[in-house]
Amino acid sequence: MTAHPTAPRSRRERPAKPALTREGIIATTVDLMRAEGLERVTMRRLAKELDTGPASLYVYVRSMAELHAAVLDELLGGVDLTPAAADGEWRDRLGRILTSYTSVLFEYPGLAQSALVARPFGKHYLKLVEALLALLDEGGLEPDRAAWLLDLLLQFATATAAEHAHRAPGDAPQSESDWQALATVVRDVSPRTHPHIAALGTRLLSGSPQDRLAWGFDVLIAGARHAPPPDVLAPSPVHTRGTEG
Amino acid sequence: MTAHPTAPRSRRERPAKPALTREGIIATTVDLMRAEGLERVTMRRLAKELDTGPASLYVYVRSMAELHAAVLDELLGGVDLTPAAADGEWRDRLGRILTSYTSVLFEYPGLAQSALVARPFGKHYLKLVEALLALLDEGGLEPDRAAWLLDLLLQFATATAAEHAHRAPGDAPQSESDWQALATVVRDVSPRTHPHIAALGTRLLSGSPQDRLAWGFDVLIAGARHAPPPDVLAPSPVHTRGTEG
DNA sequence: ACCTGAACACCGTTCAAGT
DNA sequence: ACCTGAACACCGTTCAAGT
Repeated sequence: MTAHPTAPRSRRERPAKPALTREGIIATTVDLMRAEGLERVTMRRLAKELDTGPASLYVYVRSMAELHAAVLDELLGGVDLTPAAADGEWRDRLGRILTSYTSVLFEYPGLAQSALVARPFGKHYLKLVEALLALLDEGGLEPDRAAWLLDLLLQFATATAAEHAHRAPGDAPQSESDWQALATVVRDVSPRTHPHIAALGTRLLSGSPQDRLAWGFDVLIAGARHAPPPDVLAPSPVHTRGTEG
Repeated sequence: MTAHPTAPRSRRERPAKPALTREGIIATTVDLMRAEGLERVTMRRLAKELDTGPASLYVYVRSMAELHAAVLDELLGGVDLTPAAADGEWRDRLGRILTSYTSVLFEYPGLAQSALVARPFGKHYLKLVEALLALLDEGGLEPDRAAWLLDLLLQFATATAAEHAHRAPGDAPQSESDWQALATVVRDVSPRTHPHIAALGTRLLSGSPQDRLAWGFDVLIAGARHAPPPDVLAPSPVHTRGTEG
């Protein structure tokens, strides 16, 4: 692909190609993703864009999953954290940050899906967590509740964004008909076998994603205060994590 | 899986191969998944197992995603719904059903990941929803709150299960080291730049998945009662759904 | 020592062609 | 009419070999 004998050396005025470095790979992924969607950014496609073979990428990133995590953290730089230090009620400012986080993820639901499996924990993620914890602290929430609530809030926002991953290349043609199908099922359910579903009917499906999201944050924040405290908090809880015992 | 009693010319004593029908395809997917994991069940692999070509499957299933949804609903038949009609406190019985749902999904986190994007809404899913709504009704929760809480509970359980999708063929080798890396990051964070993270330290990571899950259910149920009501509930809310307006 | 061509071992889905 | 072989258009990752 390089160096045709007859070609002049400045072959094309393409947008400046980043050097083959970790940063360049991440930047190119972001560009390609914005232009064509996450699902078009494959290792091979990325390599082509960088005028090399796919193997070369593995010098700088461990895997596709690791690249996704790095890209997500990059995007998280776009989350508006200014409400953390602004005036006003803490609850309101918390909501504004969480909404900003969610709207960033909404642009790339596939990335949200990755984030669910492999939490990023990069630079920007850490700043986001710090801002959220500061607000929960300001709200007077017990530290242990805040620690667990943090995960609940971020997981809820991330999962909500991930739900919108339909990998559609251009539009979302099945999303609408999916929802129509759901509405039909809910409407046509027998009141004899499913009385509670029938009674609620399409109220089960009511509300915009935004309303659902806002209510979810309300529920989590109110619930963290009113639910019994996290009851299994050993003094050194690091090693109590799950399946090994 | 039933033995064909006639068996005219038994060509090979293989485990009984289901006929090429929708049910047979789903059953074979479940078998293959249990034996080798979801990630090994590809359309090609499935076709091979059924002694045909991959194209033939598309006569019975629309796509891989649709097949996943069908298989998940099949698995949801294994959720224990008996607590719905049992004695005892509604809250406790609700928790038991939700835990059963989650543990079914925990066995196949990849399926949970699919479920997040494409809700199944098959026969068994509908029965699960009915059981949960019955208990929320028994608990005296307002219908509108119950409708929205239902989604929150199922989404939380599903997302929690999906988090454990690491597609590991045999073991989970990176999961443990991932967590170690996380612990290191949290421990090594600067108290100057990230005071709240530093103050909480590994308490951020405390608790087993089970404890987190149980607390999450507590938070959602308590929160649904204490949060302000869903405020955007038009009388006929079906058409108020989001992006079109 | 650092990088990469080529290969390995696959994918989901479609459609023209067979029976 | 119903089914499917073969093709289309790709994948992520590894490693022996080049520079």
